[in-house]
Amino acid sequence: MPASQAPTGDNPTGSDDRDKPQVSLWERLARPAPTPRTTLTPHRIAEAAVAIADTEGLDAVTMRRLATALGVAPMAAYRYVSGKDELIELMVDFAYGQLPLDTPADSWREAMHSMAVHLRAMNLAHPWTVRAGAQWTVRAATQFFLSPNQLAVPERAFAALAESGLDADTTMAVFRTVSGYVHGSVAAEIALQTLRGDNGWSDGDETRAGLAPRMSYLMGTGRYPNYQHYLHQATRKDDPDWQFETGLACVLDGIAAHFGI
Amino acid sequence: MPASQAPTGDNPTGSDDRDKPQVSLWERLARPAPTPRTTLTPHRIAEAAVAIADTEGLDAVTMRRLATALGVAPMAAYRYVSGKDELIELMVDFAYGQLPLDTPADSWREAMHSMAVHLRAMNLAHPWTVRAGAQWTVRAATQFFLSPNQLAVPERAFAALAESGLDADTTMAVFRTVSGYVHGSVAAEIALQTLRGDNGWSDGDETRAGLAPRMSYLMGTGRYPNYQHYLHQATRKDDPDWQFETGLACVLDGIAAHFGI
DNA sequence: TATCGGTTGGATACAACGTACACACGGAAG
DNA sequence: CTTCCGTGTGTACGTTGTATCCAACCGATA
Repeated sequence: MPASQAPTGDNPTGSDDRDKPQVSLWERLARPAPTPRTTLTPHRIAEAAVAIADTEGLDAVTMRRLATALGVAPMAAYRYVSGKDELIELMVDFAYGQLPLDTPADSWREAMHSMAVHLRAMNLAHPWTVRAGAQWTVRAATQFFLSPNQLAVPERAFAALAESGLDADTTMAVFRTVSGYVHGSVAAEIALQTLRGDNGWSDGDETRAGLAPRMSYLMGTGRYPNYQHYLHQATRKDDPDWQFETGLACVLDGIAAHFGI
Repeated sequence: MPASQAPTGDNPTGSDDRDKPQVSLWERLARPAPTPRTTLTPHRIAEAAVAIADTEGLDAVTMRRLATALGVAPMAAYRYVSGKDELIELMVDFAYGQLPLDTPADSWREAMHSMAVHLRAMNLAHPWTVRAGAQWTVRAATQFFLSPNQLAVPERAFAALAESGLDADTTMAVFRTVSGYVHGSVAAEIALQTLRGDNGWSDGDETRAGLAPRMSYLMGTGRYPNYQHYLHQATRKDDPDWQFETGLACVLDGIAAHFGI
């Protein structure tokens, strides 16, 4: 490894990887464990953590809770992940691993639409992925797609866009635009979904009823006449599928028009 | 203020708002303090917290650190905010309050473009707003625009869209699409910016150099040929302004085409 | 079979966090 | 002057992530 010189030198006593492990989570995990002790494994850790996050929310994923679920001591998982950052990274990659690999598409538009729909479905199935990307930005970095299963997303997108004959910058712009829209709109959708779930509101009317005391004050200020009017007039407020697909259609129409494909 | 009746009555002993305050942060803060003790005020609290978040990051905003900055005891701010959730809510609204109020626009497209640009600028100036919305989803709820200054964003957008003659659902879809794209793409931009800042990487080349050990393993697996190819070919990788504007142009083009406006 | 080195999981401990609770101060009202 | 209530203080508790040391275990070797 002649590439980068070690910045800080090595330390004599304890752990070597002080500042940064330098070798990433995925590279380290790829080398087979010299002694295959089957009790704990990265896959089992990720699986258990994801199960907790799916059922009890991301806040319930503490190192102790995870250890209890795995039937081991609180510090056991630290043999596989350097800290909670890497645990989140593992979880996010696990979630992205559930995306379908084969999405045959006849056109770039169909491929982008499929990618968007599947990303949304995955995010809705694991709502914590949106939070995770924002909370542990440095390592997890959902937006970067820097883990194996996350990288597979732009890889497939670029492959599908290749036949359109766009240059590299435009290709990446298309991907970024679509994934940006998906990420933003799904984040909003999940925020509303989480708000409902935390307060036990089942449908839209119940949500508006629960939000009423908050809203009535704000609307009473008279600062938001247009907002109030449109909110009253709208009939598809509670149709997130329509909202997502409508916006996505706009985005894809715009890409087609803007780049002439 | 005869507007809304008090839901829970008044409290005899200590704090009555056990389960939910029922009266929102904004309504509570609007009633003038009976005894104007000038040492602490919601605005001062928000200002100090935002200053800490801007300079040292959102993680540095702890109740103790905030109290130190304000020159008061750790628990002092709890007289104004019920917990850290509401502190974040206060901070986010403070940041949205810096958005320009007057954005004269000759067309809906110009108005939407202006909104997008200003939202991005505000988010880049206060990168923690993106995290805050995801982390404290229940109350802060950046995506909901449920605080005074946040609500002003859709209010202005709806006002600008009114002349286009779209129905309520379509108007809201347009707003949601644009704000969704902005939120998603800015989140990605900020994630990259944060990654750079935390590692002290100044430009794009330095970032790629720092990411090299991580990337070289992933690329070495041979699973991402298209990704590798396009990343190598692209020349505007380090031009976030171009990326944002290009995607935004697509979104606005798509809205115009899809709804015929 | 007995020994050994490296890996795995356990036990303990600590600093920092959010925040509940009871108290002290100080101006306004009577 | 007395009373009262809103405001800031002090103390303390439970929970979190995780550093550190230690014991148990595996397969290979002698």
